[in-house]
Amino acid sequence: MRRNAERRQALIDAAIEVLAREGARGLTFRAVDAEAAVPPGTASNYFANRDDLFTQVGGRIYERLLPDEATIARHREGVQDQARYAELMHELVDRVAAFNSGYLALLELRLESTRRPELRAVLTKRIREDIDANIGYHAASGLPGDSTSVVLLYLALNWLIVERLTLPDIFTEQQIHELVDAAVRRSLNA
Amino acid sequence: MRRNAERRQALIDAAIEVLAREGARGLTFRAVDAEAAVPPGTASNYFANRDDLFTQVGGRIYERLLPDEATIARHREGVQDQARYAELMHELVDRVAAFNSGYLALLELRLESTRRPELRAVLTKRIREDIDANIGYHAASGLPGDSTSVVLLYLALNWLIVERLTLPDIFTEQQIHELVDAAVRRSLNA
DNA sequence: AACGTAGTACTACACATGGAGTGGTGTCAA
DNA sequence: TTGACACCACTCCATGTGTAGTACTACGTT
Repeated sequence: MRRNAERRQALIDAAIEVLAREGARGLTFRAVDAEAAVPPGTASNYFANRDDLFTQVGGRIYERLLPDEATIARHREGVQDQARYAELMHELVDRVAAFNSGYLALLELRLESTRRPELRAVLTKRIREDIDANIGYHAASGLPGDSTSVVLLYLALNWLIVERLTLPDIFTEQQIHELVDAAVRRSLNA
Repeated sequence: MRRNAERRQALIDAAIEVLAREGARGLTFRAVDAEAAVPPGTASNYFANRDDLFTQVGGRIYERLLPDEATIARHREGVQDQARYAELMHELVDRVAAFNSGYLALLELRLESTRRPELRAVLTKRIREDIDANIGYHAASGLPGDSTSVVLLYLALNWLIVERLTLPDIFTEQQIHELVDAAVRRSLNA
């Protein structure tokens, strides 16, 4: 098992792209090698087996989907009103759109996790942390609404993103924008 | 190309199970043959190629996810109040749970549709019809709320189902029940 | 400065698997 | 008798795993 951390990360990032493009079953060592442009056999040296590969990708993907430190810091400044919250949600949706393959890969991982208990455990942990963080953020901001509001918003936005990524002709960009606004407004004004 | 309609349907239903269990890439003629317990090579005779198979599954899956005539008729009777609407949504969520593999297969199809334009067209058509039907149903019922309410509810419930199917430890059954109630209540009281 | 060593990159191969497509034979019913 | 379909067998091909072995590079030692 090789230890070169940069290379491992490059392989995992390549795996994310493969996942999004080829699906879970297409995530093979060879495909990862090809995507990362390293010689065939390299991935074999970095992951014990495919299960290990899935688990490591599951551990990393959330890091790449969450906003970076600077963005978080920026959002902690200024007034915390509903407009600001909506802005944050729009940014979330846009960020996902900009890292399209990351979100698709996460969906593939979710589906794959019905077959791989280890992967399911990793994803469950990450996602629960994310939801709790969102609830905490909302509570600290002093905005109206309760934790149910936050969860409902989480649900609606996630599917909105799925809809946009998988069947982009269902809603127009304009409709998506309005739906985000509506979701924030109605969730918080419960 | 064979024409036996019953056999074709049996093959498509088998394909749905394969999709849910093995993923999109695992949907092969041979796997369908095995699942339907017919001799190898049969699926080859019923579908021109894999693309055709995907498209036909996409056309059929929605028929199996929607409520049957009797259920629809039953729901058209009696008072159309918010409690009744919530009941309908609970039934939707339960129906999906009872046909687990169907919903998972639909998710696989959505992901696969990012690679198959024909499939995307079929799914887009079906889903748009479904959303429009939901909006129409709501409007006819005379319940409070507008079309945005219906769409937001659609979004939230869909992801709730995804969450339950893929990572069942995120929310308890109790929480899911409450979230359905909350989603209906808050959507309609906009 | 020469040497040795360890870790890693890279290459090659043996082995196995799985699936597509097709041609052909058997069977049944109109 | 004929046509459609179920069933079977076989060829060809593509892909992937796991591993053994070679080449390179950096670094520490004397």
